Amino acid sequence: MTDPLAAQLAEVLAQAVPGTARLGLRERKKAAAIRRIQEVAVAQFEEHGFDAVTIEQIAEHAEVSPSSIYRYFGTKEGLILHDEYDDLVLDVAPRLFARTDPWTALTTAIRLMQGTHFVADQLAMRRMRIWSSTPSVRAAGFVTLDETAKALAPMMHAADRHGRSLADYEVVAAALMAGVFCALERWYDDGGGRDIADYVFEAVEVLRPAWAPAPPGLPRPAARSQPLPGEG
Amino acid sequence: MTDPLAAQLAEVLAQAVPGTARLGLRERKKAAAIRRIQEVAVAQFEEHGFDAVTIEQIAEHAEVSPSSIYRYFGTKEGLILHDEYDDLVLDVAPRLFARTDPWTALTTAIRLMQGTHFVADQLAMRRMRIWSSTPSVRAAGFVTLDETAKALAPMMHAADRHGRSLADYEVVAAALMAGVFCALERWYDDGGGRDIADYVFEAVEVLRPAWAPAPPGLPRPAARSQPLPGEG
DNA sequence: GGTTAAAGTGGAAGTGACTTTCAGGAGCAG
DNA sequence: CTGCTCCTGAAAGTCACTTCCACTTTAACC
Repeated sequence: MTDPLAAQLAEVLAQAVPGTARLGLRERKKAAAIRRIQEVAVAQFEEHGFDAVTIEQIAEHAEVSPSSIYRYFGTKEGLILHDEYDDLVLDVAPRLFARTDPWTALTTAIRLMQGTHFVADQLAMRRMRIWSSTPSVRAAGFVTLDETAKALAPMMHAADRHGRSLADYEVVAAALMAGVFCALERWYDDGGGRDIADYVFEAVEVLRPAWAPAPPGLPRPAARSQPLPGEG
Repeated sequence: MTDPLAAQLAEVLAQAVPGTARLGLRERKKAAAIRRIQEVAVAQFEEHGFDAVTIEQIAEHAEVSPSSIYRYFGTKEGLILHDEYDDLVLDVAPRLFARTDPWTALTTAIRLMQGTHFVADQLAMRRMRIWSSTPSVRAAGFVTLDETAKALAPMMHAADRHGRSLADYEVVAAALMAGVFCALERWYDDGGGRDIADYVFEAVEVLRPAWAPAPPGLPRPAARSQPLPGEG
């Protein structure tokens, strides 16, 4: 978090969503409605279970029409998967990958998310819990992971220094996203005690050999330097 | 395909499904209905598109009731994802992984599938095409890949010789399945000309360094020995 | 400040996947 | 042949999701 790029990006991330800059009344009301709906939905899902809650109930509690929910979120699963930071990350990621090697870019991104997004008791964490425990949300989530992998592959390929094909990076990106989700899931299974980013770091570390030799001068991530209990 | 284990397993695979051994009339009719329904469904999907075909239409063409389709396949996506070899593979896989190192087991399994299952113009190939091109089927397919990875991880961990944790193998297995699907997709995108198993071999090869060092004495897979056109 | 254009919201009607329940019929054992 | 079990088909119902239109609110322009 000490390098200038990370600091710059952290600044961008921090100011981006909460203030919603200066927008028209229309867009502010819309953004407020989206947040309100998602919060209501998560609360309802936590209380009664995903399948037992209907869109109509959520619409009623959030004081909007069912039509609006579908307009904003597309599907019921979208209520969990929608992330207000997504657009921002999609905007920032290419810059990150363009300036440093893929591995540093990835770990930097994870650390940034760790500071701003993956904060305990935040909505993101509650959503993640429902995500990994609800079959239909999992299914929809895999699609978004797949899309993310498809967006990631060309970025990694562009930053390639080993002469590998795009096809190779597609495999690597898909594997990476699968590993990341696997980490999130294990975080959930372990009860959410340890920091979620630790799990992600570990997963990325496992897959790194498939991808690039260990960069000699770079600082190693925190994950492997603090051995886990029960890990041989 | 020359080692005795592979030969033995190939034999098991070959005789397992087509004959359906000696079963009661009830079970044979059921199996026949399942095959008939799936064939009808695939044909209808190919002709009109997945979303444009209703379960009722399929039921009508296959001369069964819609109830039966849901009984057999669970969901509409199940009509594509259901595979009559699945139970068999689930039965054979543990034996395969128990006897050889994970990498040999995996490549052997792929070769066996290549000979019996992934044959052009066979139903499996047509299903794969619909699978990778239909969003809702893709979503459901990711869930089955995830389940497969979850079943694979303990097998690999049991055969582990590097002292790695189960958590590590969960990541590896998830990555592996993601890579395999990525390969299937690329096969589809490339028009299905080259052998599908080649793509799978390549993907597995990319991920192998994350998983185990190259075994010194083993024959290398066919994939890397025949370079691709347009690949640096 | 009033008028026009644009954008968004709510409501209603409809489709189809999926579930549950139940009655009747086909295979199986004695 | 007879009771028993298993399976299928039919029907009714729920709910996610779509489409379309009337209406309101916000923005832009004169």
